[in-house]
Amino acid sequence: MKTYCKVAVKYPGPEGILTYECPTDFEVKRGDLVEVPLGRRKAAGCVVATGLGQDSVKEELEKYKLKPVSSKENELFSLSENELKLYEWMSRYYHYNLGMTIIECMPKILKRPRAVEFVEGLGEELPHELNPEQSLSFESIYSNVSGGFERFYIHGVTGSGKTSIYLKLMKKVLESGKSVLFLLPEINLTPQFTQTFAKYLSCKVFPYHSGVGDSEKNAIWKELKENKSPVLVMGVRSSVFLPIEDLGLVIVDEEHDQSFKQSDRCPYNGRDVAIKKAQLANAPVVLGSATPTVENYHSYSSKSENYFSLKKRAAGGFPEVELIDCREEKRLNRGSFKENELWPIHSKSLLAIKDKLAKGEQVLVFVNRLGFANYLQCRSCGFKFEDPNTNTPLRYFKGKNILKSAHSDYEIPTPDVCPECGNMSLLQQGFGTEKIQEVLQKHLEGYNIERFDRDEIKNVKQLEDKLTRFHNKEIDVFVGTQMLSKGHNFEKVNLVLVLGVDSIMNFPDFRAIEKAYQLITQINGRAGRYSPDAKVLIQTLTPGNKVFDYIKDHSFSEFYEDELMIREISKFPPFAKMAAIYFNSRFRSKLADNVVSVAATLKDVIAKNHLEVDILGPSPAMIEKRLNQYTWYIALKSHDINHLHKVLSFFERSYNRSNSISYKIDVDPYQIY
DNA sequence: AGCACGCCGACT
DNA sequence: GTCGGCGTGCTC
Repeated sequence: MKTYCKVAVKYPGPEGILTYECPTDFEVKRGDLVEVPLGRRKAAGCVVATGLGQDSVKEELEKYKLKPVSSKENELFSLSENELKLYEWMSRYYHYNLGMTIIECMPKILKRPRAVEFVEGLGEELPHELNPEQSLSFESIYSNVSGGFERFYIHGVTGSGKTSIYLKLMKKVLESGKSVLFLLPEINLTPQFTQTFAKYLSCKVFPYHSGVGDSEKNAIWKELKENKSPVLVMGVRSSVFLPIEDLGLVIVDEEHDQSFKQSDRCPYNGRDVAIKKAQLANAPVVLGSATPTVENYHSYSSKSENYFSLKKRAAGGFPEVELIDCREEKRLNRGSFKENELWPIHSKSLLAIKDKLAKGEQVLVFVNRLGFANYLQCRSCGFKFEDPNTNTPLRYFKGKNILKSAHSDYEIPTPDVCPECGNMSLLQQGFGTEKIQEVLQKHLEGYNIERFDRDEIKNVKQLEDKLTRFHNKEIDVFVGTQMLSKGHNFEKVNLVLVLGVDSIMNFPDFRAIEKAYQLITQINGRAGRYSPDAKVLIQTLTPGNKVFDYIKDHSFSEFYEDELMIREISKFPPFAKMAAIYFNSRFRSKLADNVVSVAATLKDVIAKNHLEVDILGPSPAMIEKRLNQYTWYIALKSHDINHLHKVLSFFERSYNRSNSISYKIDVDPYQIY
């Protein structure tokens, strides 16, 4: 008597689950990774149901000639019930085919494992007692730590010592014989954390990030499966897919960070998957940040017994925030062809920098962009240099003397004349780190000004080198991008200058103000932990914006209440769930027609059955064309998540897949392109 | 997504 | 004549 099984296969059907005959010469069970024949090739898959009788696969038997499963991977790599359930949840939630979700998200299994890199914890005594604020959070979470799934939030200002709480929690959980998963947004931050944690915890610590090779991942997997003592896995978003047995605690640090969201392939948010993982493992989860997402602030702060706010720095005070109104200088410069040679630095900013440097202190300058100028424009005919692939402006890099696209790898040497009219005079518009470095270098003779951005720092080693040189005072001023705002502590810095926040706040995105708030607050956190007269200077054309007041007064709950009010009125998250459907095609008009008709169908269905859902678009993506592919999108928004999912499911069922148009669904988009 | 089939233009 | 471009169709 033949039996049948269901296999989630790596192929892009909307369901992605196909029926196969159970093999005769080996057993398959739910969770096994297998290879199955699919058309004329073999495809990877995962068994999701087995032992089915003929009657339960009648339809499939009539329609297809069911083939048997070909082979099975080493049983060591089979998915546990909880792992499989996590993928099944992701597949439903993100509307992404189960087989693809599993095969794309699971660590790659290479045949030959390599020795595992882990750090053996030293298990030293924790250095100091927690202060009363920290203690309260710790005790409250700890008293619930063995009570199964529960969600906690530590909203602690930068420098409030969240890490000490994490550390003590982890220590206790590990001592009770359970393992811990610690997620953090970026690889940059792992070395420091790994060192600190390994010093005080007495277990194996596994760092896990993109720098870990596939064969090492294989070994880590094995180690986790075979090793029976508790471990700490600390890693980036993809570490939620590691098979950690006996999980007793999940921590997501810097919860607000956009790096938790994967944009390519299955667009999941590692933070939210981690919460689901904790729920399936029946373990508590702790989120932490100095600048929570508005969504999580809303959902956690209303449940006060699980929300802890640390308002004091463990040591030192806060820097004073001062706005520099640039409207006056802007007026003065207008109409004059000769640009102010200090532009875009305000004279007050320069004075402040000089003052600090004279005292032997160091200074940070934050700029939101790379390069020397955002684009070049012909002074005579107005021609702008663009990337032919994406029609976006090319950024000017003076040092390399090139024009480079931010959205493709297109780059050209900087031309001397305008290709349209032959005029020799090309105007530089906007500024980036390179420009700021040059202007400062001109005005700060004898001081060393270096950049701290993706252009200068391409790997962990370069990062560490730069930081070491800064800490050794070989560098006086750091001009950097977002990289500067993340996690590092600069002891001798008592002045931070922030440029370009206006363009972040003016970005057409409902999260623009939230992003600006998070960025400035994080930057503030880099300075003044060790001095009473630390300052943050913000150059802006809109000093009246309320977000600055909230930052100045450290009144974070007021910021969130205000922002929440706006979100409620305009029906954006957390008062609505969002999803975007992106459509891609090489043929623009075909794409537009198709998307317009899809939108009409969806509008119809919404009008009939799902009035709770709003539809936005269709419209071309912000970068409509890239690499000969056009993108249009439809966005959906609803206060009722079930209706949103129903509309998405309807779309998946009813959409006529045409060969020249592909689509991709993004649930909880961070940014709609 | 792969992979094969099949139909057109442009090469030795 | 055949190589290779990519449009089309199918996969338990």
